[in-house]
Amino acid sequence: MAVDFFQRVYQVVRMIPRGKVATYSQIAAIVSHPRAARTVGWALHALPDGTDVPWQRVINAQGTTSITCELHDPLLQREILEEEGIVFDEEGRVDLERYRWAGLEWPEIEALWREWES
DNA sequence: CGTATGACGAGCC
DNA sequence: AGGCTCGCCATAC
Repeated sequence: MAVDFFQRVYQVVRMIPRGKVATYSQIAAIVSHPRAARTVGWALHALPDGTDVPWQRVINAQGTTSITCELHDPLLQREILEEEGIVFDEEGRVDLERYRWAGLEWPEIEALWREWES
């Protein structure tokens, strides 16, 4: 691949604006790996603390957070998103109809990336 | 190179 | 609703 899969994921996630969210499968589709949602989750899991990638804006298709590993605080994601203005309902879900990032196609993102590099 | 491992998702009770 | 399986696929080992 011209660009590492994880780097593609990070690049796309960095484009999600404050106040919006995307799903793992949505990110996977944008980087042209429509069935690699799990791997997207792993890519975010692998991020270091203090990263500039807004990992908290990626949630699952149910509209809930799904951090299970013991290394990370399972409540942190929701707290950050609420600070960004995302509202969770009484069942801990966000309204994807309302908050889902419209997204872009990978060619557009790759083009933008080339601009940034030059 | 074979197996295992998930911050997933869809489907089926 | 809640709890299962299965398929998925880039990495880890």
